[in-house]
Amino acid sequence: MRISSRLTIAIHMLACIETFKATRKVTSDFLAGSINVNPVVIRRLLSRLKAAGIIKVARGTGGAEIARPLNEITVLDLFTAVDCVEGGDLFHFHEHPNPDCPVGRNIHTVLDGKLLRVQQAMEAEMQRITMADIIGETRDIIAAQS
Amino acid sequence: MRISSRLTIAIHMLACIETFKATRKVTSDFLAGSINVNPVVIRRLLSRLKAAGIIKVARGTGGAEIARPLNEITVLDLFTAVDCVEGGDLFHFHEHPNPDCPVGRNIHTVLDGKLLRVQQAMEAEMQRITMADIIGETRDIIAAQS
DNA sequence: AATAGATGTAATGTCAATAGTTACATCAAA
DNA sequence: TTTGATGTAACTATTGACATTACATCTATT
Repeated sequence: MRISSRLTIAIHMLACIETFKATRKVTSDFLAGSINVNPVVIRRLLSRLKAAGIIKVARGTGGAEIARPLNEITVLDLFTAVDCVEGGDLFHFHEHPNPDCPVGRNIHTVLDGKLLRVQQAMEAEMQRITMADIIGETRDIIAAQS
Repeated sequence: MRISSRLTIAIHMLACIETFKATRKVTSDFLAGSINVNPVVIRRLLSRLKAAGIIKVARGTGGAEIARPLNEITVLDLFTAVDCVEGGDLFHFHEHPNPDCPVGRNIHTVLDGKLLRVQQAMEAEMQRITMADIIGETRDIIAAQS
């Protein structure tokens, strides 16, 4: 299974919030229009990002804004905030290896650490990418197009 | 979504095939018993591993054996052989960003390379783990228990 | 040959997660 | 008080993983 598109949607959301903050109020409907998904999907993600302290959402009056400096928001922060892998484990281990088999009895012990290192390698690379990088590049490309 | 347990099952299968090759014929039913999944699940994975040139399966008479030196079979080989992520892409990108929005129009360009680097970091770590490592450690643990 | 014990694979069912959608309670500024 | 938002529950559809049954096919052995 691929990692949920919640991650790329969340990145897109932050890029929009920052890009349009000076020109308009960035509502869930506006974000839904840019990303092309249902507004409720956006609101569910706004909730999670708010709970993680990444954004602030104005109840009633509406509009979202980013709560931290862009270079202090990494892709890993978003990945964990929107809960892309259940229980935080990237790999789904088969649940019931046979304890009566010498291999089945020990396979977890042998593999768990190795799989964790794989996940950590992925997360370390995610941590190197900040929203400042992404939004900076986006701004440059948009400027070159206009 | 987590990565399919097909990966850990495939690793377990190879560990069993190697561990028991001297003492018994390793059939899909025997593997299913150690892993505790349905034999058909095992046979489907045997098919894929065979297609990848990792194992040989004796039709009719039965039994599986490993086709390459253990230190030339990496976890990455198994990951790709059993097709753990659809289309080879680890991340599911939202499908239809709005081309009329400057962010939606460019989000793919900005993100694709970065997401690929994350995936490559994960795969590089997978490539460092060989079945020789895994089976060696398993053998040591089993020996210490008996 | 016939048999026994395997593999190969199609067909079907169940379950869980994702995502779409409708509906509505709630909130805050004008 | 109205308006335009957010917050969230409820329901549905779709998809992938995995279980299971069934059966065709293969090959060593008798």
